[in-house]
Parts: sequence; C-alpha cells; structure tokens
Amino acid sequence: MATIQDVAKEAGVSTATVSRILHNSSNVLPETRDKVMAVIERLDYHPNRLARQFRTQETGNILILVPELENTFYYEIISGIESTAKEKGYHILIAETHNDVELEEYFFECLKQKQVDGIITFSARLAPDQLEQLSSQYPFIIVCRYYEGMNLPNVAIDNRKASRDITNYLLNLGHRRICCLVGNTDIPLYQDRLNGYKDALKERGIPVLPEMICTERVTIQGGYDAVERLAGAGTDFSAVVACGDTLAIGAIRALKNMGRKVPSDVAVTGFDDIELSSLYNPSLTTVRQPKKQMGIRTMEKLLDLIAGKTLIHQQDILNYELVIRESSGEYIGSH
Amino acid sequence: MATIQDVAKEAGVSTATVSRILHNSSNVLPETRDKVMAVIERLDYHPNRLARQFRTQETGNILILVPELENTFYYEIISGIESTAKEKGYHILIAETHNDVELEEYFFECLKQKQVDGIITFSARLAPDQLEQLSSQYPFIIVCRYYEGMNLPNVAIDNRKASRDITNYLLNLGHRRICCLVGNTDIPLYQDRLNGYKDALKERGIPVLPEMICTERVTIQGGYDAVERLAGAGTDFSAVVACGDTLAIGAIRALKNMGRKVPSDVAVTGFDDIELSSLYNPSLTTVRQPKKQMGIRTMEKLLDLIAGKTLIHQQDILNYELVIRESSGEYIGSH
DNA sequence: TTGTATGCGTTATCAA
DNA sequence: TTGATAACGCATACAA
Repeated sequence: MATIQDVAKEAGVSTATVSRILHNSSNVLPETRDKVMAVIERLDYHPNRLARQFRTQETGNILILVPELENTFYYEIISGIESTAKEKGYHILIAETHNDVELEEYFFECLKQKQVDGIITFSARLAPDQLEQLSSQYPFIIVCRYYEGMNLPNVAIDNRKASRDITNYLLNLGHRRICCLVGNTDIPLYQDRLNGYKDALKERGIPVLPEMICTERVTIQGGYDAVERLAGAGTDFSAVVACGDTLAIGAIRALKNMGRKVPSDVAVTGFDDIELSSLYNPSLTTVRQPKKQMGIRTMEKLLDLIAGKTLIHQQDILNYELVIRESSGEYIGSH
Repeated sequence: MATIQDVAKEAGVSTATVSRILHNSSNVLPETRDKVMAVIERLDYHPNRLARQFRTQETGNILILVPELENTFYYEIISGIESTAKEKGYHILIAETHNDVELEEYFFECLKQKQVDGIITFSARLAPDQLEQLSSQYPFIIVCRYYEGMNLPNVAIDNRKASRDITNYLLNLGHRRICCLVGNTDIPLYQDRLNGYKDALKERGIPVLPEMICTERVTIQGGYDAVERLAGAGTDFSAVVACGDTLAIGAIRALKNMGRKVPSDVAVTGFDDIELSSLYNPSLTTVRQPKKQMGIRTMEKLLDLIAGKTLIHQQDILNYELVIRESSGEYIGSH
C-alpha cells in the first residue's frame, strides 16, 4: 500500500502538499495539483483511514445500537437514519447488544474513543448518571424511548399515553378483563407501556391484577408462550393488550390453536405497526409510530450534536396514531 | 483522557513497562506491576484504541455485510456468528449494503485498511476478479451463497439442488402449472434457486414459461405484489414456488384476498424456514437451512483465516432439509 | 504557494 | 527487569 510519503517523493513535492491536495485546499498551483493527482492515480494511493482517524479523531461512521435485530420494527427507523446519514456522507454501522450491559459499555467506549462519531441507541441499560455524563460530552441520541427525569437527547412518541389510549379503546368496546403482555420491565419502554395500561384501568376503577400481566420476550414465540401460560393458569380474559406486534401475533396464534377466535372470543391489540401487522389474518389493531420520520429526525439531531451545536429541544415527542383493524373486534357492550 | 505517558510518569516508570504490563508480559517485577496497576486504576486509564489499532493493525472487530436487514432469515446465522465471535473476544458490527456496489466497496475498503479484522458477507456484487484478489489477501467469507467457478471461501447449502427438490415435491403431488417467485436474478443466490426450479421442470419435460416466473423484492409485500401481477395477467397456476419465505407469505396473503384457498386451490412453498413460517396460517412448506450451524462454521473459518491458516476446504456445503407443512397440501393426482 | 517539522498514543526493538 | 526511542501515516502550525 502506497503512503502519502511515497506519493510525495514520486511527485517531487512534500507530504504537506499532497495532504493539501487531498483536502482540496485552494492554495495550490493547478500544475502541481495535476502532477500529484497523476501520481496518486498511478500508485493507486488511498489515504490510510486508521492513521487519518487517529490523527483527526473523526471516522465518518455512526453506530446504531439495537437490542435484538429480530425485532423488525427497527428497520424503517434505521432506513430513515441511513438515508439522512448518506446525504451527509456518513456511514452506518449496527451492533446488537442483547441488552447486555457489558456489550453496551464496549460500544459506548467506542464512542468515547472516537472510533465512531456518534451513537444512536434504542436502549440504554447503563446507569443514569453514566448516561447523562456521556451525553454531555459525546454525541449520542436515544430513539423510541424516553427516560423520565433524565436530560438525554431523544426522539420518541409518548409510549405511556399511547398504551393508555389503546387500552382505553378496548375498554370503550366493553372489555373489562384485559390482559397485558409486556417485555422486560427493566427497560423503560416496556415500563412505560405497562404503566399506560395500568393508567387506563385505574381511571375506570378497574383493579390491576398481577395475574393478568405477563412478561415475556418481545417475539412471536414470546407471545405464544405468554398466552399458553395465561390459559394454563386458568386466567379469564376477553382482551389482550400486547406491548409489541410480535407479541400480539404470537398471542393470536396461540389463541387460535386453543380454539378461541380472534376477535370474536378475544380481542387483541399490538404496538408498533410492523409490516406484518397489516398483512396478518386477522390484521392487527395497533399503535403506529412515525418510523421513517423518527429515523430522519434522530439523525438530524445527531448531526447537530456532532457539529457541536446545542440542541434547541432535547426531547422530541412525535405524534403516534391508533390504527384500528380487525383484531380488536367490535363493541361487545359494557358490563 | 489519561495516556500511557501519564501513567508512566505518574508511576515513575517508562511507557514500555506500562505497555508490557498491559499485555501481561512475564518479564516484570510484581511490585512494579502492582504500582503501575494502581496508577492505571487511579487515573482510570483506558488505552487509546485508535492509536493501538493504528499501531497493531488489529481491531478485534468483525464486519457482517447484509443486503437488507429486513430479511429475518439472517438473524439466526448472525447469532451463530456472534456466539462464536464472543468466545474468541471479537465484536460484531453489521452494515446494510442494499446491494449497492459503492457501499460494498466502502466496506471492503474497511477490510483492506484494517479497520476490521475480517468480513462475512451475504452477498457480493463486486467484480469476480476483484473478489478473488481480495480473498487471497484479506480474511473474508461468503455465507449462504456459492459463486460458481470462483475460488472463494464460503459456507452454504446447495441452493439449486434444494430448489429442484422442493419443486419436485410439488410435481410429485401432481402439480404441473407451477409459478416461481424469485428475487433479483443478478444475485447468484436467486439465480441458483430459479435454476433449480427450471431443472425440475425440464427433467419432467414441462416447458419453462417466462410468464410463470416473477421477479420481486424478497419481502412480504413483494410476494403480495407478485401474485397480484400474475393474477392480473390472467396466468393460470395451481402452485407457487417462492424463493424466500417472505415471498411465500405475501403470496398466500394475496391469494386469500382474491378468494383462493391455500393449499386446496393453490399450493405454496417457501425457502429458508424463518421463524414466522411455522407460526403462519397455513404453516409453510419450505427448505430449512442449518442457520445457527452456518453462522458458527462461518465464524470458525474466518478465525482460521485471520490466524493466517490456509483453509482445508474452501467451500463448505452443509445439508438442508425439506420441511413439509400445511401450505403445500396433498396429492392432487397427475395430469 | 510550498516545505519542514512535530505530534497524535501506542507498540516493539534495542540497549542497558 | 527496565528504559530510551523509533516507527506507524497523516494533518497542520509555522516558516520560508
């Protein structure tokens, strides 16, 4: 591999001149420019990125941290991030954390060490004070989640309110025995959605029963297992609020298997509006987040942070939308 | 951020000694070791990774290139890669290429520049000679695909044969008008699967009709669109061979929508056995690849390459399995 | 407009 | 067992 020194020697100029040409500085004679460019071409010279990064402390790379790739909900957001990044010449790298704190620490260390210019994360299991300190020094943004009481730059919808809304929708249809399928509540996102469910019930004076709340992995299989567990325990319910579409789809699948029709026997709602939700049978009533928009907004904010600007709004709360489809059924009368 | 110099000065030793301790070299007195370690802790010293990488030309990072994150088929393979990588202390980064050659070139340049220690890719649109030259100098492996006539290290099943097998399965059930839904045939993987379909038909003397072959994005929506297009063109068929489970699921969805029952009116088969395939209604007849195993094997090979070993087998062809479920239906008699 | 020289933080060679 | 120092490839302040 040719180095800048090789080019300089070959062209009979100094490395400084070559470097200037590489960064199209104006202060260079067209003829020396041409001469050097010819040598660069001839030697097939590519600046050593590691050396350059080491020197400039910039990489042009952005890292996205996702808990599990398996959740298809992330794609459209990532796609929004990518398109905005591409416009500005940044490249996107993605890493899976599996909600593993050690792994998360490793990747945040990448940020501190300037191995990437910024981080966008869907989760953050680091200690709150660690996060706040980090965010005060390095460009990173949390997307899809809101950490109550913390001053972290993020882009999200109001998950708690959305969850309350969709639970209310079921309550308005007449349901009173509503189960909640939720992901690991250590994760604020799922805590929020669970709280929204509880809010709605409490507002109507309906008791929140622990046996109607089921924590599971947010996957199709997780939803399937949850419903089997509920049924196995003999829990009686006429509706299921799932805190993720995959959970809801797994739940429907399990209900069908045990001969209970959706929505006529049991109404089911999801959360996120993944691609499958509109195609599934029955199609899923769910909460639609403005995914593409979230990705774009997130990347824009990150670019501002990288540019050293101070954000006008730390928190971006975007609008969501209740999408009513088949799985939630019709009015069944109040009890 | 403290540097190795700070530590050396503070501990009253040279940077060489600190470096030795960092790499637990044996040639160092326990007492100086303890002294230095104490300083490292006190200053919260973390070696600068960029400097280290620049110096050693090693990063401890492996890059996985996926065409589209959207294809859930990749996860289990990635999970296999990750688990093996983790054992050996490597970290995994993922990048989406969208089958964009320029993007692919950028990431392969990362490999050349030692920004990552190795690459595992699900696709490769670079020119064949470029790929061969690359593979002779840098550690990279192609997974799930086989490039005929090229000497590239890879791990895959025999896609063509598997596709022939599943088409044959439908032929044996009595189907004669079989459509094929396929991804972009510029991509060898889909070319192989299409060829397998053609092989099976030809072996029975059944003409391969262009109007029965439909190229689409390998997504649920793509499958949906493909069937709508076929129906719109008035094409008559009793079975559909899809070169991907998402395509198959989208196809089933579209067929249902137009009032055709699967499998009684139309038999449908997929390819890959993604999680959803067993949960969908009807469950999908498909080809199961040993995904986890593929990931593990791929990473093992890559580690060998990184260690400078020469591979005993350049090509790994793993066994696949026909998974017969509901969507392919029963014997309908031969024509 | 161009060149000289220095430093980024680390590892590793050589000498002590 | 330890230390002094060169080198990795680049960018840039400063001088010319």
